[in-house]
Amino acid sequence: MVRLSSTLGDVTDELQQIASQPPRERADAARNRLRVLEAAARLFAEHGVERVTMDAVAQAAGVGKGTVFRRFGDKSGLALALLDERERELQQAVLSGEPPLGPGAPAKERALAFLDAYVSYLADHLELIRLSETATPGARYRIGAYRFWHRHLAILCAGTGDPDYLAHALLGTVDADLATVLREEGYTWERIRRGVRDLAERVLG
Amino acid sequence: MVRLSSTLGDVTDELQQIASQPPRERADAARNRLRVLEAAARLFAEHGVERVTMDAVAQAAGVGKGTVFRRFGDKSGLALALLDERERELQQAVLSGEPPLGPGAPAKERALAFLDAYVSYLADHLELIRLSETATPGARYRIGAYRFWHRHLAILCAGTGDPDYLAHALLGTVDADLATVLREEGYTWERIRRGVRDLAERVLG
DNA sequence: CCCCTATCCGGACTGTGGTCCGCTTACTGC
DNA sequence: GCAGTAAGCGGACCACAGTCCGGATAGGGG
Repeated sequence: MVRLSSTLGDVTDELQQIASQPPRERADAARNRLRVLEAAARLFAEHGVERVTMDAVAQAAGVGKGTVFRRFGDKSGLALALLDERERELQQAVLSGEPPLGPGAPAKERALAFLDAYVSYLADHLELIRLSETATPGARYRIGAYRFWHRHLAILCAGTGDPDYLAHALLGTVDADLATVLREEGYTWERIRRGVRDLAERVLG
Repeated sequence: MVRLSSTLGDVTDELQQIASQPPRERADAARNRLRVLEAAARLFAEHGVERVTMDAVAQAAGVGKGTVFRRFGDKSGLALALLDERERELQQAVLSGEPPLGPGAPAKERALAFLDAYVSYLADHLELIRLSETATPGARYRIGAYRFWHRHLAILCAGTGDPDYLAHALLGTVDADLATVLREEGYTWERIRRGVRDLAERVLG
């Protein structure tokens, strides 16, 4: 829809847009959001991510189930919200941290450093990451964070075959579901870390 | 439980064991199994795998829901049963077919041929394979077929870093969920095929 | 031909993720 | 303060995967 020269309307719209960028969260909403996150974190830590139902989270938070779903969309959204902070840290480190993770190092070094950092992230939050990626088929690839990592790697792979595909394939090595199985089979995190690095080195070699 | 020298009993047991190796399937059971497979194949083709419920399959087959689940375990089991034939074909080709897929060719060639054949398999049955792999978290890695492919690749990777890990990582490039997303993003099967091959060549190089 | 039982059937039932909508309440402008 | 209203609430409700068990039956033994 294109509107022409309705000056007053345009100005009002613009001001509204600038003034209320995030349309402001109501106090009760903010309180409930925190309650839910807190309850979810506690229950997940206590009983393991898989064995906690959304009803249980809602009840523990003292809110209705509808509130949890309205706020977080679905179970993977809740996991994502809990991961948000750590995820931002990693993204920040990649965007403007020290080399080799941040800008400044050669592309291959940066890619290896990123994958290494990601393995650590995975090791620290495996259950939550897995939940966020496997709640629904294809969830992993729709998450904003995945797109971010993918773009980052694709840029670092520039000049190597099909960078877009390669970035997907490299991210495949740090799939939470695969990592879970490897751990169950007795792999140490160090073995996984070496495997990822070794493969990435060959691919980017 | 150990039984000593109750000769009659032992002989009877042995005979029973030998005579009825597969304890024989009752006629009604066989009929219903075929009905269910037929109905599932039709509905899946007609409406797409995702949009067909197990109730619908049961109803279309004219049997109760319990029958479907008793026979196939769960939804991914049903998908697996439908894939069974094609899967066996590929396994047979790998075990005793012509080189480079079958025995006789150099390990690297065989691995590349296998991945190439698998991409074709994926292209032909993407929806079903995806269903069999994503019905439940970790499903992919528990399927007998995955173990088979994994062992095959691991053996072919012998002498290259961590063969067991590498085999998992290579299979990650032909993950049905990833392939689905790539297709949605506009990748042709040829592009995926080239990407898989290129990566595998670098890794096994 | 009939009986006996291991096998199988089927649909009512459960648990869980996710939706919906009438009611409530926090904020806004007066 | 107060009224109007949009944002938010919450629990009843739905869909679907998967379970269970009382009843039916195929098929072998007599």
